[in-house]
Amino acid sequence: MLTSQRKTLILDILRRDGQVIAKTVADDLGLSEDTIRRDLREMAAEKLLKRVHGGALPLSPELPDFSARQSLSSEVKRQLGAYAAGMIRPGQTVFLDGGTTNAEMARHLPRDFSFTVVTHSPTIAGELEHHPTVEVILIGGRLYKHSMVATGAVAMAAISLVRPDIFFLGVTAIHPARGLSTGDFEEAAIKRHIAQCSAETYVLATQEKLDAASPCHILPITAVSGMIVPSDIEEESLAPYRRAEVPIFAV
Amino acid sequence: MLTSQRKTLILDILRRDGQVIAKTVADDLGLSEDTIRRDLREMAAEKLLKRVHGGALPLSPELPDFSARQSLSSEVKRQLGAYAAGMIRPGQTVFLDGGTTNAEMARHLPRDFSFTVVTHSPTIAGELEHHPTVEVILIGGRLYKHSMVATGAVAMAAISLVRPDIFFLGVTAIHPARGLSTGDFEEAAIKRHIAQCSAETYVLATQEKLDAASPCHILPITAVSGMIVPSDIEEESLAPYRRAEVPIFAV
DNA sequence: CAGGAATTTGCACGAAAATGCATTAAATTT
DNA sequence: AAATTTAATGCATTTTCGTGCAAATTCCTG
Repeated sequence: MLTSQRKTLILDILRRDGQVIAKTVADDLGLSEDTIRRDLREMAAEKLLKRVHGGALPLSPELPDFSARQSLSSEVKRQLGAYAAGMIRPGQTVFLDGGTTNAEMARHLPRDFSFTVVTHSPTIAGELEHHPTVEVILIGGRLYKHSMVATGAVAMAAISLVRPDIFFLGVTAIHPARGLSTGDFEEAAIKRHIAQCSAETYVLATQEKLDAASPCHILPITAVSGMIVPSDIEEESLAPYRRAEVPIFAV
Repeated sequence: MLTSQRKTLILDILRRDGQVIAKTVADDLGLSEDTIRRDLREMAAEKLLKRVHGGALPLSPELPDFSARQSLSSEVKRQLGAYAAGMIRPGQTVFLDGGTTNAEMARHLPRDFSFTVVTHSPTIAGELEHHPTVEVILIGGRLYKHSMVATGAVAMAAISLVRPDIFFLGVTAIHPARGLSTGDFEEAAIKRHIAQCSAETYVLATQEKLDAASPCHILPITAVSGMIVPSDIEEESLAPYRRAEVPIFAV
């Protein structure tokens, strides 16, 4: 990646998120923080951004946009997404489910090596338009507009043709006994099928999804290779999952 | 390989990838980096590209990048899109190609009756997320990120399964003798295939696309059921198309 | 056709740029 | 106030750049 491209990317992130965290960018790009800090310093000298401790901010803080985005994707989801993105290894094929948490993950995918993303969500695919190294495989089918994912027989058949290394599953509810569930029957079937095609399945869950159940069962809790949850969840809530021997990654 | 050919190739790479790495090109062509660097230096002097450490970038940093183009989608495109959207009848199945003009069309689809949209563009699909009545069929495949459409054998096969009433074709160039063309070979093949599966094909064209030709041929001009063009184009420019007996809708 | 001029290409070498590491300083948190 | 995080500076290493130069090729001219 060329230096000037990196600086452009930093400006893009600044416009998109309303902030730049030096450490985050360095991790995403696989470069040292020194390099990013140097970039920020130079760009601050060029009056392209405002250098602050920890990163940088836009010169003229666009308050409405920033606050709007922050409410859309909470800081918690961003952290979960960034952590999950860090689990990807060069050359792997990962399946990204739809949903806001996975969209956040798509924004933090590593940019310093090549891998393949399979998704049945046009929204996720759209997030990856400017990603420099990822190859995107789009699963087609009848679009279920409520959650914006392709469904139906065509989608099932297309999914059967891939063998992802990791499936990042999005759900609406997780329960120790009742497993993973979601609101739509068709969607549940698709998710189950993706999990069956994938070597590993990880589920990202924010606090409010834990110990809840939705109408349509996807998989038992023991079917996942791991749960990625916020670190501020009390150990007590996690105990039932630990008893089920589900590896838990507290971020 | 002649020097001028090499320079043309460098410009091609620049258009295709949005960047040129001196070392990569030198390796690919089996030449020394010095030679490529010299080329880049000279082309920068001719204002054909922007020289940066490590290679070169397009002059206007965000060249015809898709999302950028989308933001400056002109009033003309909006009108073309709205008119084309008005051609849809209840119950029909229409295929929407990718591209900015069709994205504009997606924003103006009728909302007072039901119909089906088929598309291989996740961007178009995303536009339809909140549309109340449309049914969306997403065509999957390997995502060609430059223009954000699904391509490849999987996409071809999926397209074969639908029989759209109308295909709204997006192109980069239209020429009376050289027909419809676009910049990418794979894309051209996909577009051709969609047209062959569809009962009718309409092409939306702004002024600057007329009487131009791009590298990859899609279809002869006689293969379209109609052209939708801005009304302020002089009759003179349209004459060759009228002679080819292509119905013209001036909006 | 001969011979000189111009162009092209690769190589060498010093300069500049980019990057990471270590160390010290500053800021922030606890 | 101590501990942790983040910055800045200097330094070393690697990569890339530009220039001069020579060999090879092509072009031009008489």
